Amino acid sequence: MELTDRQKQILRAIVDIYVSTAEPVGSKAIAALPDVKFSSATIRNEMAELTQMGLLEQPHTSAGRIPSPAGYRLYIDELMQDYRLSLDETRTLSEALELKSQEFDRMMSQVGKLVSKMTNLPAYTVATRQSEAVARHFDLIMTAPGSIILVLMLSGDVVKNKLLKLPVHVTEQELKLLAAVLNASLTDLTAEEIGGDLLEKISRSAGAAAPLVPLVMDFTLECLRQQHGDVHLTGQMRLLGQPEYRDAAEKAQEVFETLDEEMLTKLPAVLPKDGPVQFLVGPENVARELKDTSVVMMRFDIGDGMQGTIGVVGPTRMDYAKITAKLGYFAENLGRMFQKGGNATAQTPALPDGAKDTDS
Amino acid sequence: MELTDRQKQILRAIVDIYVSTAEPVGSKAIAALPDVKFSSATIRNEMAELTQMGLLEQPHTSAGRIPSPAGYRLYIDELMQDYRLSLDETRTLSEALELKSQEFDRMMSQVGKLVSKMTNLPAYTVATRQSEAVARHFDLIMTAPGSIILVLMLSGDVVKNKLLKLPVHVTEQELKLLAAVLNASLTDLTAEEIGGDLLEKISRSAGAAAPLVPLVMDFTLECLRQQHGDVHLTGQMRLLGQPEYRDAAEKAQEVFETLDEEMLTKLPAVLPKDGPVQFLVGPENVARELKDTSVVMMRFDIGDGMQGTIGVVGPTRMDYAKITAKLGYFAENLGRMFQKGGNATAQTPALPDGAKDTDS
DNA sequence: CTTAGCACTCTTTCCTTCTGAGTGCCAATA
DNA sequence: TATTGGCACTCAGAAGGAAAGAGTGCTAAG
Repeated sequence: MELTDRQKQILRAIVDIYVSTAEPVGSKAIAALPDVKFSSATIRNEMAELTQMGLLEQPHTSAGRIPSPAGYRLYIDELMQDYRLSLDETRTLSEALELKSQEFDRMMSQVGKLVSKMTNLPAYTVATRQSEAVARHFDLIMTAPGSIILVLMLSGDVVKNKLLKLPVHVTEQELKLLAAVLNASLTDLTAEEIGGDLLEKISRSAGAAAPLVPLVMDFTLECLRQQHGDVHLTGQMRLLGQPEYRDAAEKAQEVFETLDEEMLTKLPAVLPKDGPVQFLVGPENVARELKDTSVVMMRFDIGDGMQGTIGVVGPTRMDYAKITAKLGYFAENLGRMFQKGGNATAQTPALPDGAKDTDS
Repeated sequence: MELTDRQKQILRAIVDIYVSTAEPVGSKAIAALPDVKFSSATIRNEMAELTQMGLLEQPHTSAGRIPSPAGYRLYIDELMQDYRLSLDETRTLSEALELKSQEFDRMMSQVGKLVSKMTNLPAYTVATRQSEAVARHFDLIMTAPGSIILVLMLSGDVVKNKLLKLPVHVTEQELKLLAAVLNASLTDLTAEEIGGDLLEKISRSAGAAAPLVPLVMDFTLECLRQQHGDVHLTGQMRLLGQPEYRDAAEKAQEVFETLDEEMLTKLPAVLPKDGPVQFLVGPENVARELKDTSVVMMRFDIGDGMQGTIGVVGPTRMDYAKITAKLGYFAENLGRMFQKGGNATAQTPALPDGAKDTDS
């Protein structure tokens, strides 16, 4: 049951139109397209056929057609045309990408905001650890008597810190010693490799700073066990800009109750190992609450066992082509930034310049 | 034009009822209250009077009354009864406050989430710097050849870090030297006190690591100039749970377009120096878009020149008493945590146990 | 195989009517 | 004089239709 070229053309047209109007598409609307050479009656017949095949749906008898989830899937997999960013868009994007030099976490959060702004949809970012984490470096800094900051550097260039308040008094000298011991014995070990005997051993070598050791160990283990960085979800409210949520506040609320941080951290796992982009369309999604909601995710490489994911949440009717293009641009640039270096400022890559642009 | 006791009683009743029902309050509803000893006709007369004074409003001729912004203001300033958290609530709150030991920034974000969950409204947290920031400690850690992490500790126990990628090769030894130089000459200086000659001086002493110096300086200055930490705004969607926004997605969207991060960072500044809590009611707010929206903010002390703010965003009709109580509980505990120490785990303070509890 | 035409369906919109909550005012009452 | 019961009046919102319009499926002709 392969589709004929004409059927493909019609399906594509329906998705394209529906994506931008959010209204069911009638046969006349398609017949009116410049490169459609057949009549609305023919289109009606084909549409009946496509509906039969489960690629289209009819909200009610006398309405036009909308794509079914299967229809979207086919569109995404086979019919979608590469959306080319217009010159204007690339310019805006690369300006936006000139992230203020910042810490990693802040940058991820900023990227999320940018993506959300550019797509006018909710967006999120996560950093996921690919390989087992190990500690790379310990640092103990006294800020006031009894107040110590532990700075812990992990693989993946992740830096964590924690304020430790201490009942006993410790001198600067003793702190230095403890830091040295930690760096000597606790680095380059995975969480599993750190056993109980190590705690004792370190405590013995730590002298007066020994009471600090369990606190440090706890925090270290906690950090090592953390599989992913913070989830930065922003622009939730933009979902309300979409017609399907405009008067369905409840639905929008449900979406984010389901799509909480936990869920979002798990999503990157479904990304296929090879492809950098993944579409979760409607009911393919795990939860029923997300029936009309889709997620587009894209992965980029951070290096050193870490991997970033940017995602966009929107109605199932969303402009997959455009969003994929935009996400792709971000992912490419971010990947470049992390790989090649340069101090966290984006390059402007050569991109094919723009064609059609219908604003979402 | 002082209010009589009876007028006060009526105004208070109207606010109390309206807050929980979100419906205009009629004279009968008030007359039905157990401790109201006069008839609905009398109440009607008083209500007409209060309306005259601008404390009440009438959505339309044949509807009940709702408090005007001035009415809320008077309620908050004079009429509001202390809401006592019930035992159940304090238990839930103190369980919630057992924050996972974490870095400061994460904790602030977690607090925001908790507050939002407890109040069922959007909430935010910010840390604001009260005094001029200075650097306390520098640390340079090589993670790979050409890849260096700068860890910078500021006053207020704030830790920042940044990945520096370096074109030239630098040895561990040279990095140590540079760190020592930085710690000797760049600490305890405010942004203003760091001048151009310092850059040169440090570069000269830095030897082979000299190319790093401007990068470090830039980042340092950037951090020192930062007046506040990240804003953590969460639970925006909960605003939709409120009847006034239920079918007014647009309005909800506008609220957060206006109340963006920039705005939120500025809000704590309006907090009076003495009181720890501040109410922004409807039109008192800066922007017209926030007409029906109010913000309750509470400050808590972090120590070392830093100050935290937690805030809740909601409809002007919100349960100020209850929200103040809950925020107060958080603020108190957080203050305690930061002041006294203990490793970032909340104590359960003795609180008067509960009375009335109408769920919002 | 395609197309024009037409009857039919069903949503959406616009009116109209109706209901009920709540008011303001007046006259009676304590 | 302050309070109260009573009553006419107002107005938003619900409920019920009627009309409009978009789009379909089917049939018969090209």
